[in-house]
Amino acid sequence: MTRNDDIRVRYAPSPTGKQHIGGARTALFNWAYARRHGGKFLLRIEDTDEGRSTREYETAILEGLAWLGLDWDEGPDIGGPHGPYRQSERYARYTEMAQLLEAKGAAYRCFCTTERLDQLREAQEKNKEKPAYDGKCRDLQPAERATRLAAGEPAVLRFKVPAGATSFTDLIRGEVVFQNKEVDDWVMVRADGTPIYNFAVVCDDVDMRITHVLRGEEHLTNTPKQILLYQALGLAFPTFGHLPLMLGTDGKKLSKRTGDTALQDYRDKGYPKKAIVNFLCLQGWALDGKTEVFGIDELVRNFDPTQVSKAGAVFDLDKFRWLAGEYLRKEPLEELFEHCAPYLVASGRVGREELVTRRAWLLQALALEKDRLHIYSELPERLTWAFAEDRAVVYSEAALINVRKQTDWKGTLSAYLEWLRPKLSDRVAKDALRDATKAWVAERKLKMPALFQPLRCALTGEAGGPDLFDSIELIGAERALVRLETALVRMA
RNA sequence: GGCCCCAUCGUCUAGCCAGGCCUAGGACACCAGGUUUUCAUCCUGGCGACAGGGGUUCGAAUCCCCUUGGGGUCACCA
Repeated sequence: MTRNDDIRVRYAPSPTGKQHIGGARTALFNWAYARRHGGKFLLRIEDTDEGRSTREYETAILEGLAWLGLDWDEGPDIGGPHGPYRQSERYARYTEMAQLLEAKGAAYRCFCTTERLDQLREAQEKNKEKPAYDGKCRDLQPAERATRLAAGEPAVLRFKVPAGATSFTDLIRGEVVFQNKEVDDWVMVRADGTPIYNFAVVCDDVDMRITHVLRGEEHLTNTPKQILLYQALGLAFPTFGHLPLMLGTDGKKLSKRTGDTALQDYRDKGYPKKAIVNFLCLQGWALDGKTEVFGIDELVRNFDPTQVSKAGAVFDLDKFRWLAGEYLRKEPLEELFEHCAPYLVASGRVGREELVTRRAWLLQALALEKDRLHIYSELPERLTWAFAEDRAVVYSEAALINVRKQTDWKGTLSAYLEWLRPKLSDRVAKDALRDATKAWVAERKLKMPALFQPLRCALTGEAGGPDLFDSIELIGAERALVRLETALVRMA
């Protein structure tokens, strides 16, 4: 592992909503980069949109990242040498920087009203011109500017984009060049004195000594604006790396239209966290091209931003579900039970106190279904048969079809029931019963399905499921007998 | 529409930067077998891609150009 104490990266979420799954990947990659090189990973809250930012979202975002297994060296909750780490607490600093830039002539006051700007944009769109600020206030005479300011006329601060071109070497994309004339004289500070994103970001990245900026590709066009600002300040800009977007099945930026977009959504659905981390790693990055299942430690040992894919990655729920199953099945039973328990309660099939009083039974049930689970929330549904009313087991169509395939299934089942009844009363052990049953079938020169299909349907109503003797053991001899007896008249 | 980015199986990707080892590898999904009392797991096999066209070169998935296609972005949001 190479060590570079100077590396400082950050993840800067905006607390205007739940943690986006794509942002979680950005955070993960930044974190891994810092950890791999012994650098620092920091968190900064970008809450300059006061109308939409809330402290609740901020707390939830931090909690979500921590849950994933990330930790940070500096942040709003723990502070650090370059704080505060909440933009809303850094306004004095932005004002200072704004004044500096204005004094340098790198920025200017603009008195244009929202109405004029709207009209301008409308006209430009009508004439099929690119919508951009026309520079009306760019060369205002100092005297006029001072007069209007003194009169209290509202004014924003715009960045004065110089002529020329701006280029940088993106860690992922290589050389990227923008002609400055394509860059608008963008607003840095609102009329009310609060900073705009592109301005605040640069101030903070400068103050926080950020060396590498790994962020989503949607920020690519912000980069020249930010670089120009560093240059106006006479500072070197950090290394940028723009991660490929995470796409929905429609090929567009992941949105609620095509699926869940929040980290919390997947957490709520019961995806194992290690599976989430692993899956996120696979979106745009590969360990070695062959290994699909690997942990966060492998990411840290191997993550290299220059190896990240350039093309967007479609979020493949099928693969995610498969990966979830891989991790779920690796969990020790007790641990898995803790993870599934909330869903059992939520389903209404198990009372909160039963989690304790019937723990042994529930654990046994979980053990039976474990192989069929992918995510925690699937357990209640999978256990429908075990919770069923014994006289009203619901027979699925698939199970019934399997039953009808067997000639004289009713005769077989009723004969088997008579044979079975005393053995259940005598509490014959599960394994012995299984062996004896197979012998019973063989003696009658029947195929196994001739008995097992009707038996399965009668006992569980389903076409698939755990071993039948394990199932009988779970629900108990008495309940099993009731199910078999009623099946003789109900199953058809 | 302007600008920017991108382009290998349906999907995630390896290979590309340092051309030959690529009759393009792995994984998910799908299909077919095997195992099983069934389902799931597991095992085996199959299907399936270098967007198109020009170059450069002895040789191109790999380098260059064009076309086409897709995406992102164009706020006193972040």
